[in-house]
Amino acid sequence: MARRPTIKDIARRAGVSESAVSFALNDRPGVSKDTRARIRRVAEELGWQANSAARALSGERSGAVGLVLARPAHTLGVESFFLQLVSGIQEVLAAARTALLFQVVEDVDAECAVYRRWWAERRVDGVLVVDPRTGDPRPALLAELGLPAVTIGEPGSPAEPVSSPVPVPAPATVSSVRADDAGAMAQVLDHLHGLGHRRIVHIAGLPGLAHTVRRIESLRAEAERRGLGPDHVRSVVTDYSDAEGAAATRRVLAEPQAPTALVYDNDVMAVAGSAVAAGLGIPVPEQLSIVAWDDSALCRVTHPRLTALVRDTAGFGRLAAQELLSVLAGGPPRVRESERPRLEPRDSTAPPPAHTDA
Amino acid sequence: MARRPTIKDIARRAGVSESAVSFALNDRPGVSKDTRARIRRVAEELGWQANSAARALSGERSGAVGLVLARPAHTLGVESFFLQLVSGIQEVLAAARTALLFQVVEDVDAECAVYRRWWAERRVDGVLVVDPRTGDPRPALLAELGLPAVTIGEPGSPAEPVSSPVPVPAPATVSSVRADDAGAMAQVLDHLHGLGHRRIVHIAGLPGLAHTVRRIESLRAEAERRGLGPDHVRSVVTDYSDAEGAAATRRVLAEPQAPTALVYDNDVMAVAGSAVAAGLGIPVPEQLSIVAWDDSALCRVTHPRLTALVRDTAGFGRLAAQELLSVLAGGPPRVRESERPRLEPRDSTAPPPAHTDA
DNA sequence: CGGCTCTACTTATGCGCTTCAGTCCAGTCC
DNA sequence: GGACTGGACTGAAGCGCATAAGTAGAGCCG
Repeated sequence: MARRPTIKDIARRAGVSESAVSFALNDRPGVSKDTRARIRRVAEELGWQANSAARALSGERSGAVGLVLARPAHTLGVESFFLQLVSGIQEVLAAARTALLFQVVEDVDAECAVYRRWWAERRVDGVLVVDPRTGDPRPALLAELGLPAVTIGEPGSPAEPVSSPVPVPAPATVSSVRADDAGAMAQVLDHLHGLGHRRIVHIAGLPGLAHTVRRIESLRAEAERRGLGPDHVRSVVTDYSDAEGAAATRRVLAEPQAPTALVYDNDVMAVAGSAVAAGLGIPVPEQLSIVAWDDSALCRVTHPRLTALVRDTAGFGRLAAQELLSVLAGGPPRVRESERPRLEPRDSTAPPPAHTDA
Repeated sequence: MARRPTIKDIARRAGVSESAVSFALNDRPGVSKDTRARIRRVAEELGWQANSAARALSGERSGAVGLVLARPAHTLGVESFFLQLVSGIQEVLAAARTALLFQVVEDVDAECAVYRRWWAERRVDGVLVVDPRTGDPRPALLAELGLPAVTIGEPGSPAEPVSSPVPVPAPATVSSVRADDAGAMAQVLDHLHGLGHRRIVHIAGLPGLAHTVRRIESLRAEAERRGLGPDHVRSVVTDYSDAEGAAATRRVLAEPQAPTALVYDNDVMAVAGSAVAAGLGIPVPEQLSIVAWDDSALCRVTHPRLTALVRDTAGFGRLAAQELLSVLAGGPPRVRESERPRLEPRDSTAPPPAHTDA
């Protein structure tokens, strides 16, 4: 239970004033090269680390950023996306000696409350915002608070509901890193259409999330480019859970003109859907092709292994953290694009059965 | 970008001194009831929140606790245990207005470095330690630093390698919450033995983790109580990944006296194992029974649905957080027991094939 | 009524750091 | 050689809060 050394201790041992120590340790001018080196050495010997509270109090940054995850408890877990993302984020933050405050809450209102509190308590220098939504109140709040932020995923339209056919880009008050959902969807459709599929259903995630809307949009556009209307290609929304994924699968497979291919917005639903098909005696991929958006161990352990859209989720996190650090360093808000996802064909996709009409 | 109010602002508006405000807002004696109420009201109006840095600096707690997860990046994800745990932890911490610092690192050495840094920087008041290990250096380090801690899961033997047949309980320098691994294992064995299984293999997790050792021990003891020796019932260790789970499954199923039941230490391996069996044409549960330790959506989406050991993971997290808060409040270190897990029989367990010998 | 205690405050100090305003001294220039 | 400059450093103030020490006034007692 040793006492933590302070700059006063260093100053005494190095025979200089406290301010000289502060200058030396913060790479500020005002100390000679020799003195700086000596002070550094003493600090090293003493194992000194700046007291984060004192640093934060004297106007400096707090050296921490925040991340809040707004999800009802029962939908937590399973999905691998999140921990991978955080792991990437940490890699970058740790290198910059920045801590991550993490909080799980039930909904977006609670999330906003957390931002307010963090801001008032001066706990964080900035935040990473996940799961951008349509009509998202968070960017406006963060702008109002002046809390630097990076949204992970491109924000949807801000205040008003989407109405104009031309999507209005959100004002760039906050930075964001975006995934190329359109390009990814094009890849998926290339694959399935190339195999001969014409009736495709996209089992999407939560309709409130911006990327869900974007994927649905992209699917429609890509389908149209290939002459496929909403009677052939469409999306249905779910809450991302295995239960709703299974239910949606059961529903669309029971329709008279059942699809020959299903695209799931996450790995859990894809696995659940594949189990439903197995239960109904529909062989995959002979009668039904399945694509999972986001790869994970899950897609590889099921039988058959699922064709999946692989993205470098940790890399996405790294990019977001870098961008936040850049904003904290005074950089301008901007939109950065992550690497394009790659479709990994496995055993769950094949040409549709021959008798299917086009 | 409003300025954050300070107690000085409150003092001015309430017509009292700053210390009166401090007394009033911290439930300290020294202000009359009326004044206290007035100060409170003003603080409310101004939306005041204590600046966490200032509070931490003046000797008070920092109002944050830490949690570090030491896992190589590629084993992250999928498993639902962790996020559930954190979600439970948060519930309790949020109510106590305590923030959670979260960090992911590669190994235990890095984890120790994080503790040292957090301590030196005075960033956290205490920490939650996950994945207790055999020969764990962390409790000793935390005791040395005087950093209050709660281990999630009972710590294994501390410094020396396990050698004495009588397990020496770790010195209670830190609190811990424990899961009843022995009781759970007894339940699993009751179930399988009751169905008639005599050859059982436990596909365990990382051998370095204390609970892995404890589960292996319990299995052996429970088997012996039923007259089953190591030729009938045994454990093999893995790294928890789907890959090693699958490999271990393939290996034990290829043996001349193949087991009729497999118990997996997590859900991912159980699903992977179940896929291996399917691939080998071994019907589950007719030829092979499978039990997963820890339930999740995974166990319910596969076909057949997996019999699993259900625990209230979020509850476990809540308990740990409560215990940490109690230690921070000056409570004595102690060991608290979480609720006994419950075995949920599903479709993956059944009596072994008739021709099997006993 | 002087001295005591108790309540309800105020004043002052300090936590560890950053930073602004000086101080001191060597060097430079006309 | 006096005025000026700039580098190296010191002193002191202040961030927002907690708290020990001090004070003023009311109440009580012998």
